[in-house]
Amino acid sequence: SVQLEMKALWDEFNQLGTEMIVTKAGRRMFPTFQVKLFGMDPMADYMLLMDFVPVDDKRYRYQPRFHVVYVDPRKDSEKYAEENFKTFVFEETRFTAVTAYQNHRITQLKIASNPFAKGFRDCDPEDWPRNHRPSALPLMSAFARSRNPVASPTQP
Amino acid sequence: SVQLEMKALWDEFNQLGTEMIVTKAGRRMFPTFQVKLFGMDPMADYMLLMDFVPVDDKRYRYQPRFHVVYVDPRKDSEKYAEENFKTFVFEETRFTAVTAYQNHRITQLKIASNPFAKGFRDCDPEDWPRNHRPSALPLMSAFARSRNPVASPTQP
DNA sequence: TTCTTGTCACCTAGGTGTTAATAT
DNA sequence: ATATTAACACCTAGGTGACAAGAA
Repeated sequence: SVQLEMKALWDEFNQLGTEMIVTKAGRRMFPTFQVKLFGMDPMADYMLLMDFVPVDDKRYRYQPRFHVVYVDPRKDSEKYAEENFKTFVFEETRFTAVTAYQNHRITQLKIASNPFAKGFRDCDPEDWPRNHRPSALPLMSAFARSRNPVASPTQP
Repeated sequence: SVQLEMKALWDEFNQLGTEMIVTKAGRRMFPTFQVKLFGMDPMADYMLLMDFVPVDDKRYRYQPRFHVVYVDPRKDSEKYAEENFKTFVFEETRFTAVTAYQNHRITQLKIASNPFAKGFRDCDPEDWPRNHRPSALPLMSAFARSRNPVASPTQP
């Protein structure tokens, strides 16, 4: 099973209609798509893949997907291709690709929650986070820094 | 075969007796140990390892080593362990581990050649590099940025 | 109009030697 | 004495949205 990190933040963006800036040179997503995996075989090899599929027939509305492929050691592994992978879709991570923000509330939420946009905040440092759990952002930073994140138990 | 990157800079440090600062939290080396590999089998798997061995019976004088291990697909690969790896030692990369620099000329060469120490340079920007090939440092930066450096022919 | 691009000030994040304080 | 540590100013490197200019 796979658990989405920063789900509360993704939910908050998704309620407003998440937008992601796209540029010619490429640009990071925010929030970042990060997950924890559970129930892996410590002795097995896996391949982790991501892709983006259209949400509907409108343009520029990509749904991220996450794929876990078990590397089957058997010689006739091609036969089991269909059962050796699992796809996970978190609908709260869907977004519209834009070259400039369309919804001002999205802009404000990005500024409020992305540390790199701190320069555009106008509230007192103490005021923030308002509707966020205080530990959310430090946790995210720690997660981004750690190369081997420690899996903690999923909360029900 | 393996070719040491920034060999000219390593040589310059080695002539003075290279020193590397060690700290409790860990600290980067400078120059950085970077190599290009030649003659690999594109279809094979390899494991790349580094270790540090004492240069002599004096303390704190580590010689870096670089190991290339061919991942033998045969089931009895243990039998061929001795012939499936190659060790490369570049003597110009040996150094003394210190908690504070002992040789002031080493300090000055670090300041002159490490971009992160630019704040301690006292010469005109135009004066530098003095005894360095002009292209050396930009090349190093580009090398550090590139995740798949393009192998260029070894010059004799 | 509408969409896209490039530049900018303002940040985060972290790699330098210096220096003064503290161990040993 | 000598060796080590911690705080610091000064950098590199690069991720933000704002804004003005340009393209479609």
